[in-house]
Amino acid sequence: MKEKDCFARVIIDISHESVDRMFTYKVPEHLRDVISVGQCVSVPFGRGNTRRQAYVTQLGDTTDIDPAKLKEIEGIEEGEMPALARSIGLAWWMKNRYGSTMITALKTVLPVKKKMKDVIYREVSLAVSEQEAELLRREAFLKGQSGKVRLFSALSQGAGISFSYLTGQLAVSAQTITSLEKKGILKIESYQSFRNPIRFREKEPEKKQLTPAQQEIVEDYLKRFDAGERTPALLHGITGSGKTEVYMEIIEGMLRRGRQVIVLIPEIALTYQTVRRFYRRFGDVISILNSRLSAGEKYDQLRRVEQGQVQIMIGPRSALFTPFENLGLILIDEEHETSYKSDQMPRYHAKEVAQYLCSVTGAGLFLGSATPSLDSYYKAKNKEYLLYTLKERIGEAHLPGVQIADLRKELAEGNFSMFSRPLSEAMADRLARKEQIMLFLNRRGIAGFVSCKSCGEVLKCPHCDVSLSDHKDRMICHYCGYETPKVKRCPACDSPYIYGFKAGTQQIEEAVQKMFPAARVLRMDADTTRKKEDYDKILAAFTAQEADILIGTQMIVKGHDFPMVTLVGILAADLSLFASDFTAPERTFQLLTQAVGRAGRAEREGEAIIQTYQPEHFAIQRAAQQDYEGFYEEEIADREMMGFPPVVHLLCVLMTGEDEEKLIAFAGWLFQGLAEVYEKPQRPQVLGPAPASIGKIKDRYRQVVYVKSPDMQVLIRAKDLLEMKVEKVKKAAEGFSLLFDFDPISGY
DNA sequence: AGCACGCCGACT
DNA sequence: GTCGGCGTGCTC
Repeated sequence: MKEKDCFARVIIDISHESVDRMFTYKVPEHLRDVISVGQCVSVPFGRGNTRRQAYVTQLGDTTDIDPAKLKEIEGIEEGEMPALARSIGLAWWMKNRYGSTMITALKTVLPVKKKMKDVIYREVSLAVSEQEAELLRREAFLKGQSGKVRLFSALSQGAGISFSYLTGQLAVSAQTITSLEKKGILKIESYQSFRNPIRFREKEPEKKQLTPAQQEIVEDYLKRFDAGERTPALLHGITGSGKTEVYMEIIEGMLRRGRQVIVLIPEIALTYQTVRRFYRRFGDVISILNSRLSAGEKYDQLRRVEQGQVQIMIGPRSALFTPFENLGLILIDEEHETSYKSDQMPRYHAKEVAQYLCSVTGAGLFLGSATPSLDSYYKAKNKEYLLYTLKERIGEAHLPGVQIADLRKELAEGNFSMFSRPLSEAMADRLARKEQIMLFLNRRGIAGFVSCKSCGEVLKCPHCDVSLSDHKDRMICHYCGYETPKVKRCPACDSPYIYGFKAGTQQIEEAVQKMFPAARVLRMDADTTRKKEDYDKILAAFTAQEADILIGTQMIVKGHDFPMVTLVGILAADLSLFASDFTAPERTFQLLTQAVGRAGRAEREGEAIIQTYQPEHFAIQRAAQQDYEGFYEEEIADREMMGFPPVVHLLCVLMTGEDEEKLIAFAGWLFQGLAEVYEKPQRPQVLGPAPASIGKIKDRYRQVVYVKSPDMQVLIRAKDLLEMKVEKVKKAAEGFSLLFDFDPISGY
């Protein structure tokens, strides 16, 4: 009798809407035992039956399609790691939630694709007694076989020696070793070894005594966890209040309960210092995942996870997709960071994906920040999240005193330098006292544009509607890469007074050197951190006090402890306020608070000086007072009044096309009647279409529409409706592209 | 996406 | 008369 039929539903690895659906294939007899959901397979596809890769999303013994039409799966892709079935569910959820194709959602969710060659560690040891080996050594010596002599001498200590050491350092030929093995004189043992990105010597467990406040949080959270409560928790702890200690204690609690933990941190904060701290506490059960790992290292980390060797995975948002069997907790540090939102399709937010994952795995979600995002704090206030607070710095450390330096006044009084007098005086003082200084340049939202000082003309990219930025002797467009030599005269009025607006870390470095020629200066920015180790090197050098002053952009404010830093100077604090989106005050406040918090992390008193042209702005005032609560109240009132997230939700739809008029017509048609689909009480507000703030990129015009509603579900449905509408008129929509972004964090 | 099928112009 | 242009349509 014939065996039961077996069918697989697969997603083909082609990122195109028209093939972004399930296809059914027959599973041949010989693959039935090895195939599994999440497995990557190869299938014949299309008229030409070209071989394509595909992912199995379902297996079953029935199908509603005529079996005669079905083709057979050709084979399993060797070495591909089958994903947990829940990853497929997660991909579906992401596809529907954020509007991407299934295959791109799958690819972000699935573990590293390519199998890398295993690294095999082989150890050679004697299979005979040491006396016999000694005889063999002498025999080899007499025969002039120097390789064997070195081999036996090395092995005479009795211990095993690695194969690669013998063939490498000792230059013994591999042949010699294998033939001796065949004769039964040597024995070779192979182990699979994993490329481990973490190499530390020390292993003494680091465990600090918690303060009563910290202890209380840990106990409360774990008690609630054991009682089955899964409300996400938000820990608001001021800079230096010891949030990491709380994290570690809770993580330890999870490990004791036999559950695994994912720790998300912003990529930029994933440094040697952070990892070492975790390693000291937890040892080999931690692993890291980041973009700097080689493909082989990544692959091996996931193998270690599979084999249960890893209990804690630390990494940026992509670490969410670690396929743990018994996930207990997802912890998101620096929860307010914008890097938790993906800037590629699908544009997911790690917090939302984490919440979904927690709901399917029964894990808990724990967020922490010194400056929580308005969104999280709003949820905490509305009892959607549990709120924990740490108000005191630990130990002897105190919050730094903060001074605001009014740059307008400085200018009026004839100070044209980059440094206000309070700042330069404080710098001189610290240098004399051999304490360290950090200078932070807020560069968010500016790119040194080139403008004419006579007529005000700003040079723009001919393909994109943005200003060109100044780069030595050339000007480049950051959106399309267009490059052109710098002009000598203004193309509009022929004035020679046309040049770039400069305010970079390099200029600051030069100014510092000029003012304090003896000071040792380190600079950290995109230029000085080209190579992957540069970042750690600079931080290590500064920690070791090999420099007096560290100059940098946002990179330097992310959670590093420098006990000898007693002065933080913030240059151009208000630059980020010029950004045109509604999150500008929030970003500015966060950046300033974090920067100020870098000072006085140990016993020594710290001081911070904020230089600004807008000293009265509430974001700057509140940051200077380190008053989160006050900032929150003011900002949330603004958001409420203006109707911005988190009070309402926004769906941004960006449409692009080559012909401006046709694009506008298309956009108008697409949104025609959208609001009316909904019943009155739910009806969303539709704003636009309007030209995007950058009206053209790479010769494609851009139009945006914002859909606003307090209910996220309304917006998700709007996205679905729009997708369906486009789908129906396929042909007419060709040439236009559509992008959805929920609660965007940057303007379009 | 990528490939086949199909219906119109300049070539041995 | 055929070779090949790429428009159109489908893929288990």
